[in-house]
Amino acid sequence: MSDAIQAVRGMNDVLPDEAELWLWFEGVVADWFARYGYRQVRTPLLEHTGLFRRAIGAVTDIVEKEMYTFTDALNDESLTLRPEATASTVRAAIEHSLLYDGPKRLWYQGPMYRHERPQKGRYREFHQFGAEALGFDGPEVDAELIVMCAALWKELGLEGIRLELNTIGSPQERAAYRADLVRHFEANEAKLDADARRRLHSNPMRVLDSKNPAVQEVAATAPDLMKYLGEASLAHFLGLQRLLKAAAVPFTLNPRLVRGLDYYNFTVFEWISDRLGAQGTVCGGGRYDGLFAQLGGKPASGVGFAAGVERLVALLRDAGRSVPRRLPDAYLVHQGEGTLDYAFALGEELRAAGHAVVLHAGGGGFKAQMKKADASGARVALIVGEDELGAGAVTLKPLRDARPQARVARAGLARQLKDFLKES
RNA sequence: GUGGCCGUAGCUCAAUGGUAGAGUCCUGGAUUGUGAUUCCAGUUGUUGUGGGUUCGAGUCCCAUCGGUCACCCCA
Repeated sequence: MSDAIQAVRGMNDVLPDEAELWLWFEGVVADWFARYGYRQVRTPLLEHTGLFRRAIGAVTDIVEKEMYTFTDALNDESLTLRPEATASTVRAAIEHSLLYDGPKRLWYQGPMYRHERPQKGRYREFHQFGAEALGFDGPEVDAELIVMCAALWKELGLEGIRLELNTIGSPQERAAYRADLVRHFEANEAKLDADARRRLHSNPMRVLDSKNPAVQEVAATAPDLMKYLGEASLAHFLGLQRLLKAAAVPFTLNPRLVRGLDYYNFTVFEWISDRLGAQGTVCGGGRYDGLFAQLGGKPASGVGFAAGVERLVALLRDAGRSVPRRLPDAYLVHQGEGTLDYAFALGEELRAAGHAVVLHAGGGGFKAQMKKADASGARVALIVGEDELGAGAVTLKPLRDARPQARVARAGLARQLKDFLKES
């Protein structure tokens, strides 16, 4: 064991028992997206480093210290494993002119990479699914994205996920606000911690959501962004709130909610569970109307969210959610000269007829094979010995009920098995 | 990246500085080709890894790797 290679830190293996839950979860998500008219895009895990620097922002934590960036030794290109998928989605939309005939609703799913210190709900390779509504200006898509999340939590049977909502205005409104905000923090600089001081000039709005009580005290008396919003921004925000109320989706306004990625404007929101410890944000998103232009495309608006699969799956498991495993219909036991070939062909016939059949492999006596048949969870054991081989038949032994075993002719076995399974 | 706690069989866990164990699982058996129950027998291991202290280390010390919790960050 000492020289066995381990998985890379912060990267997890999803083993069969848990993978079944993931598979079920992914099916629910795909179906849910389809019901809202979202279509899937699949973009590469690897992108040019510049994409994320331009989209997320060069002074954000993600870009500064969390990206898996390396130089491709074969051609000297700087490449990065995607830390999130909005940048890639917008890049693809620009590259393939996806909006040429109007706005688009898109979704994605897959692994993301951030080099952080692992802890529960935070891994270096983690999975997100997310939606991007591209080219829609009005608050109705903002509302749609939020309401559909609420519907998903309900469908998954998850409770206690609350919604926090804010607007961070347009870039112009934010610039005016930011100037006053910096003035306010500078006046109280003595009460700020080192982290807040560092951000004061690089990313002052992030100081607002500090967890440090002393910093929070200063943040509490900070200027109110709402007062800097113009008519259009306010109308958008109020329109969103009206639609959420109409849909009976409760929310809390959190004026200190900001996002860690630079491309957001107007609407920002987070879905938070208090059952996951410090990593409670299960889904986060917002509007990013400037991103297309920032990435060199024709200006277009965008709204989206990303949700963390590991965190949602953890909530599902905590809620005791398990999915029924598909067990084999039959386990093929074979012993004796020539029975393997017979059983092997029989298995293929039954699978072609739609049955789930496991052929015993790996040797072992008759008793051992019957034990495996039981452990497999199969409903019946199909026994092929030299007797059956000679008679062109198979013995069908029920494993889950008291019906007697019976010898049946090979021809028509698939139909008989089907009838047998139906009756129990 | 910073700090606290933890690391023993595939899994769940025992073992005062003095011979590493239990349950479960797995394998074989209880008369010829019949499972899940019961009974009997057997294998579980470089105590995460590498050093150190000691007559002697799973136990104490250091380093390292991994996990976990908080900070930070975010989904």
